[in-house]
Amino acid sequence: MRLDNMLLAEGVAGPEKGGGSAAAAAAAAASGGVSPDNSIEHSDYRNKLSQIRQIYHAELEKYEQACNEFTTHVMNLLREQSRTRPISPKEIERMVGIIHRKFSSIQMQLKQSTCEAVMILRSRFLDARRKRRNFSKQATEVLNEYFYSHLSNPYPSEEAKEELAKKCGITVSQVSNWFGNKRIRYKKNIGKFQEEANIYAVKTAVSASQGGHSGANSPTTPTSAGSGGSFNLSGSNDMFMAMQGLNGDAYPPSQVESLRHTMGPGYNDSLSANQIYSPREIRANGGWQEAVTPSSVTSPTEGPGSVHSDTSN
DNA sequence: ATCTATGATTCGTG
DNA sequence: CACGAATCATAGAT
Repeated sequence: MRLDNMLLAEGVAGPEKGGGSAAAAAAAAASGGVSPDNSIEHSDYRNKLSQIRQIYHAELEKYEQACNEFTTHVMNLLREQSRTRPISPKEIERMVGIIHRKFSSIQMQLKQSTCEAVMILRSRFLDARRKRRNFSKQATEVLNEYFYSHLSNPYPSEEAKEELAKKCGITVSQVSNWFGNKRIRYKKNIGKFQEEANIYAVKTAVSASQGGHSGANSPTTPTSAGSGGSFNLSGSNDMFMAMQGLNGDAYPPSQVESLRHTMGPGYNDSLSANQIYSPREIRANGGWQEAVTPSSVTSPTEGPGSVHSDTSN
């Protein structure tokens, strides 16, 4: 009977269509704890679920039919026998009972295997590691924005994480994961993130200064177009970074002000930089990446990571 | 098919 | 328990 309930809850049993998916979603949310954002994944999930349901119902019907057929068959036999010997209604009843029990036990098996299938399906879906989805562009943008505008101390507080999570439509632990990954990967290969850093630095600078007019003269210098003007992306950036690495509170986004006008073509920023400052943001620290030797300084032309790379699989 | 990017997990540390 | 580091496993690009 547990199985029945379970199947019902999963939307496998019960009425054909309709509330099933809702029930499934509710069940998933309830048991999973982590509710994976509903959208593409869920539609896929529902797809498979309905497949299972279809099979289940087909089988169920088949069994029922078989059961009926068998019952009538036995009844006929009994009727025939009743000509030669007396057969009490009790006996008939008993026979029917036995048949039904047999078939219901078969049905039980069907239910069980269906349950299993659903469980497997669900675990596959809930195992985020298996079905990893990249965050949306917007989410990444928000996260990067925060990261680069707090480059000197990219450790969002719990509140900040919550806020970011809400903005990005992901969970807090996903935000934590993201920052963990970002920090270490940034540190490992600063050069690789230069462009990104510039872009986001510029963005935040712009949004920070949006109240005040910006310089009227902006020859629209695209960041990607080499010289640009203020500084280029290859050489001096590393310097810039080196400085940051060497002396912790070096260049927070403030310096970015100067390059505000290097803003490229339309990078419209939909969400203003509504930063949440963590209460324990210490800006006295010597930098979270203290021991980092900026690879670019030692060997500007060499491949940045040179020694080891992450991909050791 | 291989390579890279990236989100998640695991493990050790303080 | 949060973090860094290493690693796993998949998505997306080539």
